[in-house]
Amino acid sequence: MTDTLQDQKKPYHHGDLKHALVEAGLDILETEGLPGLTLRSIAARVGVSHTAPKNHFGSLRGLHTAIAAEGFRRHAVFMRDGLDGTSDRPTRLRAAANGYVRFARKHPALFELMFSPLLCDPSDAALQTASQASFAVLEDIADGLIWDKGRGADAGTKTQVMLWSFVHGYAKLMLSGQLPCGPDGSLLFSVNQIIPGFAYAD
Amino acid sequence: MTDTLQDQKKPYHHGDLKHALVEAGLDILETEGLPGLTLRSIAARVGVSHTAPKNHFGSLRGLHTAIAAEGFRRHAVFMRDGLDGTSDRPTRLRAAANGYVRFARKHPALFELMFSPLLCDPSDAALQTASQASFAVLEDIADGLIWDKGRGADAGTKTQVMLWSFVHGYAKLMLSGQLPCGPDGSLLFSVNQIIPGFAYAD
DNA sequence: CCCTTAACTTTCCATTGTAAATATATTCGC
DNA sequence: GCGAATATATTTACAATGGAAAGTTAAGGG
Repeated sequence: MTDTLQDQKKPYHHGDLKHALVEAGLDILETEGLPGLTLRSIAARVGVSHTAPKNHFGSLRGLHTAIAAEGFRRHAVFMRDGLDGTSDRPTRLRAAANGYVRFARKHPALFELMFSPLLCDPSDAALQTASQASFAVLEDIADGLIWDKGRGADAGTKTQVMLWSFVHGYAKLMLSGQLPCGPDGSLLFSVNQIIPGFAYAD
Repeated sequence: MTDTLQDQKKPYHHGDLKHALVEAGLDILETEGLPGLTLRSIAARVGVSHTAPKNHFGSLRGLHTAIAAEGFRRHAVFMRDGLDGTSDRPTRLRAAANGYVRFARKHPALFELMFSPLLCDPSDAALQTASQASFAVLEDIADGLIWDKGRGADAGTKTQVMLWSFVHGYAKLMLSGQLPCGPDGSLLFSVNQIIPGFAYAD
């Protein structure tokens, strides 16, 4: 509305600080990791005072939560990546699981933040939406998988829990360096080598 | 050696501060959780200055690491609990897996600390020993389990990774409240209900 | 045009972990 | 036993952090 004719627009005080702060936080996570993600460093990167974020996020926890929500959105993209154009279920399963782990390996600090209830607010609506959308990808993949002979009416949900738990645990243990490694330090088994143990009904 | 006849012994300055600090830390984790586990609060609980721990642990990180190591020892106890006197393998599997999850539920803050490379020092020898001893319980249980038709020479290790990942992921997702719950808030599936999907060869 | 409100800054403060210097008790050489 | 060396713990000081409070600037609405 108040757009002037000049391209060099500097809207109000900053523009949309809200978005810029989340971007800055994501950048910092990549370069300095979680310890570097302080209120002051995020604000400094954007060029505002360290109390500016309060107007938009309330507290550091609120900002953390917003960054984590964006993380879950990118997490879902990673999982969906490689799914397009493939209808073969085992292939889709491997692609999704691999995307889950690939994201954790590529963005370890962000992944850590996303699953830290102490840093984020699990009751935040936006975070829950993003988180559930991410898990929904795996949920879709798990449909039709066989686990525990598929007995019982809720066998499908049980299989989902099994698949989620495994992939998440694998990613977590990998990041904390507790999975068995070969002499060169590489992992003995990729998630892709273990996933085939799951079988589909058809 | 320098034991006097009186029972009211106050050895040197404190006694064994090292042990007392770890105990205090474990107590604080139970009552106040991870955020309450500060250098100053731990020291205050023991009744020493907040710089006293430095002599024994170097830094807060060192103290965190020692507390986590003790956590892994108790973790192993939880898993071994219920194993004694039972030779039935599926029963032993359920008992160990349930112990893993039961510990996480009963000591969530300690469990969180144990798997936080940012708070602990993963290269610490005592921590590694305790951690490996804990995982060795599951390793033993996993022996003979079938996964992925057992093909390949390292099928056993692959099964261990699968089992570890699943149990750990289940515990983690449970603590962050991301496992599916019923209307009353209780979990839909206990780890014991999922574990039977694993089968033994014999 | 003025008044209200949102966005942001400045200033201040309590809390935290750590370093340095100091004090005190234990241990060891003799 | 006795003094030096060492381990143990305290005091003091400091930089960094998140947050509260008050003030400043810009936008929007009557």
